[in-house]
Formats: sequence, C-alpha cells, structure tokens
Amino acid sequence: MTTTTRPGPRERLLEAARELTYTHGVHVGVDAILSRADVARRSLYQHFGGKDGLIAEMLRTQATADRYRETMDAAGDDPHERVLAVFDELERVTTRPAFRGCRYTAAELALSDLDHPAHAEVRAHKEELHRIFAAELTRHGHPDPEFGADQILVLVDGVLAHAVTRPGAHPALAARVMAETILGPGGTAKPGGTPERG
Amino acid sequence: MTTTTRPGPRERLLEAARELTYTHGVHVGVDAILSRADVARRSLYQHFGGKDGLIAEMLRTQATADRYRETMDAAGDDPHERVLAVFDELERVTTRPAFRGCRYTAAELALSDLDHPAHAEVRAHKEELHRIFAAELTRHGHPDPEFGADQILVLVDGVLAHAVTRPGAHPALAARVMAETILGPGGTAKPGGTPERG
DNA sequence: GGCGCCGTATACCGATCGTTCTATCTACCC
DNA sequence: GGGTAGATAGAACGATCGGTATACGGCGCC
Repeated sequence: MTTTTRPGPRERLLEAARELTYTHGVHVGVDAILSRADVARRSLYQHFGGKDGLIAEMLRTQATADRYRETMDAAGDDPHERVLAVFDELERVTTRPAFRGCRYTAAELALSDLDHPAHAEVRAHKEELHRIFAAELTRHGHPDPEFGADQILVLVDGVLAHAVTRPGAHPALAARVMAETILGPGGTAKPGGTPERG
Repeated sequence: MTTTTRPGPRERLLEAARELTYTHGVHVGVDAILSRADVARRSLYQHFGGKDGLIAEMLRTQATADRYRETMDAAGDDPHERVLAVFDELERVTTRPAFRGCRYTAAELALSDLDHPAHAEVRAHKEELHRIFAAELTRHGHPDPEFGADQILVLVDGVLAHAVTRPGAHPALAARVMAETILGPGGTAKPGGTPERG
C-alpha cells in the first residue's frame, strides 16, 4: 500500500515531548507523553534511558537555530535586513496564541537540578545562536562582533521572555529599533532617526 | 525577655516560599516549604487556602519593584545615571552564584494553567516596572516614554533571561550600552561613541 | 522452524504530590 | 475559670510521579 508509514516510536516520543513540554512545561508526566505518542512505556526507557534523556534529546534535536538561519536567508543579502528580519519574525511568533516563550529558557528555569542533562543542551543552543549572530556581524564589518552578538541575544531573549510575561506589549517592535542601532549606519534599511512604531 | 520575637506562621511561610521557589522553582513540594518555615500543615491552608494562594501572595508581596526604585534613587538625580544604574545593579545581581533568573518569568513559564492566580501577579509586576520606567523617561523629556519603557523592559528581561541560560556572558554590560542609546544624547554619562566593555 | 529483537500492553513498585482530617496545646479576653 | 481562636503534630486521603517487571505478538534472519 502507498500510505505514508508513520514514524517509529523514537520519533513519535520526541515529537510528543516537543509539543507537551512546550505547552505544559518540562514537568509533564511521562504518562501524558506516552499516550500522546501512542507508544509503550518500555520504549521510552529503551530509547532514552528515562525521562531526563528524552527531554535532553528533544532539546538537542530541536532545530531552532536553523529557523534563525532560514529567516535571515529568506531576507536576502542586505546585512541590515537579514538581522532585522529576525525581529520581524519574532513579532509574528510572539503574537501567536500558542506562543509560550523560549523552550530553552523555560527548561533552564524549571530544572533546578544543575546535573540535569538538559542544561548542557540549553547552553549549547544559546552558544550556537551567539556564533550565528557573531558571524553575521563579522560579515557586516562590525567593530566588535562578539559584543554585538551579546547585544542581539539580549534582545532576542528579552523579546521571548517579555512577550510571555506582558501580553500585548509587542516587545519585538521595541527590540527591532534597538537592533538597528547595533547594526549601525551604512545599511539600506531606514537610515533616518527614530523609526515609527506601528 | 528581650529576644526578638520570631515572625508568625504567615510571614514564615511567605519567606520560606520566597527562598525555596527561587532556588527550586514553583514546583517545590508543600512539605519542603512547611519544614523550612517550621509551620504546621494546617496553617498554610488557614492563611492562604492552599499552595496556589501562597505562591500568588508570595509574588504579590515581593517588593521587587521597590528595589528598582531604590537603585535609581541611590544613583542621584542625573536622568541618565538613574537608568544606567539599574543595569549596573543587574550586572552585580546576575553574577552572583545564587542567581537563578527572574522569579516572575520563571513562575509564568512553569505554571501552564492559565487560571493560576500567580499569572495575575506576574502581569501586575511587569506593568508596574513599565510604569516606573515610563515615568522616569517622561521626566527625562523622552519623545515616547511608553515605547522607551518597552525597550528598557526588553533589556531588563533579556539580561535576566540570558544570564541564566548563558553563564559568563555578562548580558548586563551589553544591555547597558543599548540603554544609553535609548536615553539619547544630552546627559552627563559617557557621551562619546562605543563605550569600553570591561 | 526456531531464535532473537523490537514493540505493545498492563500490572506493579515505592515515593511524593496537594489536601483534609482529628487531636492536643497555648494564649488571650471576658 | 471558661471559652474561643490560632497554632502544632501527625495520620491519612486519593492521585500522580518516574521507573521496573512480566507477558504477549509480530518480524526478519540465519
């Protein structure tokens, strides 16, 4: 038959964990994940060794950094527009009804045990984002790409955090203006003074 | 006798909840809070109706906004310095070993039930911060205090979130430079170009 | 054909969760 | 002194937690 074969238990577990941990936090019960994935209890421990392993692997295989790259690539070649496109995308993402913040930040804050394997994945994710933006700023001829990437990450994390805690605030619009300042003059994007809000 | 009388059960519960929820998240067990506060089980439900009520009241009586006011007041009268002092203080706070991020953001992300009474306290806290900074910018003669306060809050939340997820990044230093841009020219604080990082 | 692997299903484990209950004790006010 | 309110101590509730164990079924591979 030609019906698309459904993924194996491992992929189904990762997908279910992706969905449920985002909406309910990393403290979702394994029973909820199992029934959502339609997978036997034993398969979880066979593939991931336990809930902690599943959470960590879910964060590791979450291709979030790729989405940033795709957003910038879709914005073309103009250096300014590429970075600003990230904040335009953040405005779209943070205003979606299902938006619940950054899953990495949420995992970091929720898991008080510092030995939890998820913490390493959170750090790896943020470091990768830093590399992405630092590389971008280097291509722009930014005088201090490392520091500039620090600034952009503060803006990104600030947007993601603030959008959850203060609904209706549209922090991505506020961050976009600051991002323009970081990128400095010389681009094609809105070179003038204070840009309009709307 | 002249010994200082220890606070009543209600205050002890709030203090224990303050400490334990910050280090272990809002999912700490009731038993841990009770033993830490050295309080009978019944007192918790007598005073707060349950764990949810305790968490919400703990957030409500947390005088975090006052600390922002105190930090700015201690910085004197110069409009720029008052706001920049907040980021200097954030640099100190975020580099402390016990730093575990913003308790309001953590509570918001950890409590998936949108009916939880803590969510209202989180929103109230962020709105109060917005009012504080908007009032500050108004006194500065900022052209758009509401939008400027949005920007400062993105920076503050970004610093608090990023400092937890990427240890050693010193996001407060990166945010301080952006805050200077928001405040605009005309102050006494470092009017020149790109300030030094250290 | 028999063996082993993978997945399912389900029962079960001890531990912990938030909550309710009864009982006892203490302090204060009239 | 009696009564009341507030606090303590501790047992017990049902529910859920993450994890383990047992039994069964399908499949390919030698």
